[in-house]
Amino acid sequence: MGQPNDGLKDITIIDIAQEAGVSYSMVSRVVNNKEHVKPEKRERVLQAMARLGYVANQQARSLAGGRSNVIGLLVRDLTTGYTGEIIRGIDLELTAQQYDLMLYTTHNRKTREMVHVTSIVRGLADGLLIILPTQPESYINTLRQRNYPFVLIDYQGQDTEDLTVVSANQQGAYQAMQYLIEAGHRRIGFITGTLETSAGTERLAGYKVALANYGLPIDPTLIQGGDFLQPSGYQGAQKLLDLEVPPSVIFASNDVQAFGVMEAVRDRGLRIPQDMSIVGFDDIPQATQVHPPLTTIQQPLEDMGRVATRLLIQRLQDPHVSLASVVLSTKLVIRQSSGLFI
Amino acid sequence: MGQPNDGLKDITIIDIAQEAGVSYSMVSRVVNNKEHVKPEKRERVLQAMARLGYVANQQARSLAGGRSNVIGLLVRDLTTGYTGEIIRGIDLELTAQQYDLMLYTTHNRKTREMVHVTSIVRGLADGLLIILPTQPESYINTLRQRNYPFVLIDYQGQDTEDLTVVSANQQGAYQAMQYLIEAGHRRIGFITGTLETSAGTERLAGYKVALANYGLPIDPTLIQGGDFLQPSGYQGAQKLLDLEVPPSVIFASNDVQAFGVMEAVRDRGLRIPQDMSIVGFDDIPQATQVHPPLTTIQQPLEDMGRVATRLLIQRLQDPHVSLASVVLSTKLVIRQSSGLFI
DNA sequence: ATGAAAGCGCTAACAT
DNA sequence: ATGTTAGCGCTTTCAT
Repeated sequence: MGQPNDGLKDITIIDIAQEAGVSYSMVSRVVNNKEHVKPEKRERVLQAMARLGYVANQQARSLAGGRSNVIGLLVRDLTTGYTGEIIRGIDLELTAQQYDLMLYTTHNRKTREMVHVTSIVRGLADGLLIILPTQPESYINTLRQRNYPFVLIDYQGQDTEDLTVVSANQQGAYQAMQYLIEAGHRRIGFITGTLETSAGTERLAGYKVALANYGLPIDPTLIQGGDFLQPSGYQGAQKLLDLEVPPSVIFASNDVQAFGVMEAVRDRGLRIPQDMSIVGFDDIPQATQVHPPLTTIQQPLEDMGRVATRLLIQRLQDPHVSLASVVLSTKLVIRQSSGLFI
Repeated sequence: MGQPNDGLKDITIIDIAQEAGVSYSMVSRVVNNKEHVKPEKRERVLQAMARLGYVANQQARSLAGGRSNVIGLLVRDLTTGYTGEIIRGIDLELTAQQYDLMLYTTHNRKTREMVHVTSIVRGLADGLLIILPTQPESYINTLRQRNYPFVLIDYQGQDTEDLTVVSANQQGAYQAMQYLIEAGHRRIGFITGTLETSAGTERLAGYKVALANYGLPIDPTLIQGGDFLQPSGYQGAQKLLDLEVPPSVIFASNDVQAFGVMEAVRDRGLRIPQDMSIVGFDDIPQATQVHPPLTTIQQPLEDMGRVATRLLIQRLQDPHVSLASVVLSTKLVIRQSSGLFI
């Protein structure tokens, strides 16, 4: 009878085989839930595994079998809570499916994306989740050519073959605009996100379409360029406030940018929302932490992570199954940073 | 002459060996920068690698050699920016050293920590970084027994053998108290963090020691229990505001908790800082996003990540080198959420 | 249903 | 300095 693992030696299937008195390929079958195992032997093996504290060696598994049960996650940054929320969803699904998560961070340096992708593809991950990339076309081509499984989160590329999970960015922006226009606002300032991302362009499109539909002019001076980051919100807001006739509300392309807008508005001694309404996009956790709490368009971030992960795993398990991209709906959340304009 | 990789077949060292006309152990030597390779051959191999686009198979490497060049990161949660900042530091160091990062998230469910650790130890990571764990003693014992390399971030356990990177929690809290007392505050409310963490107990200790040193009484009604999360800040603040003589300032055990305090204070119609000063701890990115910006004790989060990673890698490269735990200093950052009490 | 055996791609110990 | 070879722990194919 073997001894429980004393922590000094790794238990392999060979140890289990000895302990259970079977061949080690039998153990492999049990571990992988394959058929052709007599229930009684299966039981013996299972008990031996429990007794000795067997944990499979993933590297050996993937070397031999070609799967690693690891999926990679390529993100820009983890400091805003946006990615964190998505990861919560990913994680939930991954744990349920017994996958591990490899994290690759680019920290906004574009060249690093390519480097990462190269090593990922060859490396330890069976598939890849990509959150809000900037111009991913270059390396996504590599992935496509190699037929490497990946899912894009919050990015809608040109290629309709790609698996993507996005939220309804344009409709979301439209919703916000609808609310603002019906609240009496006529001059609505907008600060764009990175226009290299589909989230950026679509939110801008929602802004423009809404104006058009309501018969309002599109005034280019009311549209300031930005990059989804806080400083761009601050600067964009400053320019809007410098206009001869400033807008009565500023719609930022995401929440983080909206925080920059809040700062700029306050620095001018204006009150929110009495003097200036502010609207964001995303509904990250901070949106309720700031004061006044931010009116914003809620993206179902956790769901996006979860759905994307499920898609990827399905693709992994059956490469031939036909899968569709998913668009999740957004929701207007009215808080105290916005009000009527009379 | 071989062809550049067309994406259909993985290039192995055997392909490189053929291409360069050497044995494949020669290739391994070049890849691993070992000695006993004639410069001219090294050059030939390097060129063949570039030509064919060779990327090493990590799994095979670690199976054969015992190292995976992956380090694991065990965290609770990624939604507050706190962890994100630390990861930025980890990442910086890791990339420089050619390591990959495996992410394990517990989402505050304690049982998951143990599960993760078991598979990590056996699994794909050479070492483990652990951020702010709750009562890690159980599974840390497993790690110690196995002599598995790990570094604790923001947790100071009992065992002085462990490698840890913390900031000066007690001194930080003391600094804040000093500032508050010298600003005229006499009744200072405190909301504790999880007292199962050293960060929690040390910050409380700093509070108490400061009071004692300044000859102020320790009033138990001014100390509310909390858990580092926002709701506990809200609730703690409510209790403090309900006192017959409420404090003039509330010192929260971290920034997130302080946001909850802000909320509660506002809900009573009190102004910050005129009616109530608020101080946090950590200086996460959100501390400047809220209004008024939060006075807090800054932890060098990115540095903590970087230092911890460096420690771990040193330990990995030379298991016998003697390494010391590191305490990084904190800094008081005075913003607009706190003021004089006259 | 079960066992034996051939790799997976690589490192490292051993020859030469 | 270079080549040969034996595993690392496992999956999978092929016998039986």
